[in-house]
Amino acid sequence: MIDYDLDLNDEQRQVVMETGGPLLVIAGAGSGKTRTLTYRVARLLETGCPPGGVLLATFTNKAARAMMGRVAVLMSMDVGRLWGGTFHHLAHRVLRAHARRLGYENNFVIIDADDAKQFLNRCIAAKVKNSGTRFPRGDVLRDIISYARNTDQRLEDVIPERFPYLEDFLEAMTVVAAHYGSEKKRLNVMDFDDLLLNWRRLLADHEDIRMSYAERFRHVLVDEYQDTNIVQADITDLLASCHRNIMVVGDDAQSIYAFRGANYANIMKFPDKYRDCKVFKLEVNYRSTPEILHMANLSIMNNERQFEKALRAVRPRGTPPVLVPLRNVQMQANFVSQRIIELIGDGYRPGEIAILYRAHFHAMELQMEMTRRGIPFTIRSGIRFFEQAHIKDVTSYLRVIVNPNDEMAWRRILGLCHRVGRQTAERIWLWLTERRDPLAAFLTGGIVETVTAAARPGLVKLRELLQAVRDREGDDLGAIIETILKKGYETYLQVAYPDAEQRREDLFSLAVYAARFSTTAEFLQEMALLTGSGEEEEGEPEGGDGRVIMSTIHQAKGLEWSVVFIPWCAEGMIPLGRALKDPEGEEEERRLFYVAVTRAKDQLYLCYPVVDYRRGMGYVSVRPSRFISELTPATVSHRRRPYDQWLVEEE
DNA sequence: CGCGGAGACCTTTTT
DNA sequence: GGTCTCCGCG
Repeated sequence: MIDYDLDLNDEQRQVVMETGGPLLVIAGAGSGKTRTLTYRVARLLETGCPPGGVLLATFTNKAARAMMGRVAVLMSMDVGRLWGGTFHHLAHRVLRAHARRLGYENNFVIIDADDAKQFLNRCIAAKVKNSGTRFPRGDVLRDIISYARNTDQRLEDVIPERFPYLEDFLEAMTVVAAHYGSEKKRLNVMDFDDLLLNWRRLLADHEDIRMSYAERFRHVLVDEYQDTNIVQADITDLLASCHRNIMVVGDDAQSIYAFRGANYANIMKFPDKYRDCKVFKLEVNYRSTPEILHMANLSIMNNERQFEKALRAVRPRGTPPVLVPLRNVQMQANFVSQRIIELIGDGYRPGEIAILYRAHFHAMELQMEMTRRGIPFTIRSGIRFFEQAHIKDVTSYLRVIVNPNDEMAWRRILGLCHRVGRQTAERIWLWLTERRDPLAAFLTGGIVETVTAAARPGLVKLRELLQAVRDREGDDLGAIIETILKKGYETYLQVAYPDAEQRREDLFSLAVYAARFSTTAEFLQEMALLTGSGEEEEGEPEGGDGRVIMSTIHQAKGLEWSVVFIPWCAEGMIPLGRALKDPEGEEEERRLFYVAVTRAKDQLYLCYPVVDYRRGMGYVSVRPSRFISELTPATVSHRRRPYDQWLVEEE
């Protein structure tokens, strides 16, 4: 039996002990939100709810896994039948079983953001004659279409309101978007948005399916509810429509995903939608020192729209946050690196320290300086493990074997052949689409012999590679990946990349990772949904000192560190100038600042350079962020002597 | 038709 | 730093 009295405070225990009905839990930063949710799931199981009757939707897979792992430990049981994961994973699981009801084949292909971008670029080329330089490219268009769909709007509604500078292109964009939609359908492809929209459509339009899920899930729990969009809220409502045991947990002050359609109103209006819902607040903060928490509270008070809530600290007094103006960007990088070396000297492990920034490019100088000084760090920026070119290349070989109609994969591997470019790839692809079995046709159909002499050797090698992979079908996935390397991809790596060795090692890691899947199809499906760096999936080894984490604020959600540095606390950066164009932008940026600040347990450093060099403008002076200047002076201790001067003296 | 080099331009946040 | 385009060479 679990001793709830011992392990939970009064507020948390109330939430855990509630038997059912709609529940809204407003949980502040560091208030033991995960702990409460975990205990509640354990409690539900303890009081007779079968594991298969619980659905737990969280924001990241990592969070879901962590939570289910904890439940397993608490209950000493296998929670394999408990449904937990991101909305996208859960959607995929449901759609795999019912895709035919929506007119898709069950083996539909999921395309990620990068594939979607290229797909859209081709749609633009097909539908717009002279797109011109101002016509949005595939990646921009993808974001806009995605935003519209995630907010249940049409482009005609979204463009004038949010992207008025694109109004000239509205008509053409609508045509492209429609073409994109029909092409996806034709090729049996879904993007990330389709997963959610189709899941909702499945539940809304097919009563038998809706009832089978709604009856099964006696309890529906949603974490990070402030970041859900309309589609996700509808899905949870539909899933809970039978038992009405829906519990949502979130912190309105930490809503930072409006840009991709997250709907602030979901959490604010939850009590209106469920009139009988009980509202709980978790207001004790166990994470931060009173000084850090006080600053966070003062900052977020500047936002108009929020639930009344005041976080109380329980930790003893510590040191106030420090504001550090530096002479320039380089000095900022020097300061952060220098201070980290000192902290490590004081006994902090690198893994207890994080650098959090607004945008990836804010970390450039820092990254170089940290490397130069030999500080171990992990950067969770930019291209992630599973999105790197070499990883996608290798999976593309597997994709055409599993699904010979996978256009994205064919184009990719054709383009990898020496002396094969756009034109040749296009010609071969057109030829392939006319065959009943494109793979067999490619292997035996003689298309290779029709291309120019220069391109032929490359394509012959590709044919041999695919033949070899197909012959090994059913073998251990790791072995198959090695075959791909040996049959020519290794050579390509050597020629194409200076860091070929590193990439080769990545692929061996991928082979190890792949070995846990029983079928290639299963592996590929997981690859399509995964983001994040591969290494982290396994977690840091406990004994190690770890590495300093460099991360965007968005990716730091839900995490905590002893010491947090926030570089670029300057106007134009936090808040980001671009984001302020949106009327809601300032409040969202302030929430972002709030999230960053509340990640810190013991020490917080807010840095900004006084001067910056901008292209075309030369040296400009930089003002500290409004999120700092709007605080009362007593909150943040100003160093009397700026650190950059002090560093100069040291040298 | 492919490819490499040069140069311009732009950089928000992500499941 | 990354991505895209343009251009001249093979």
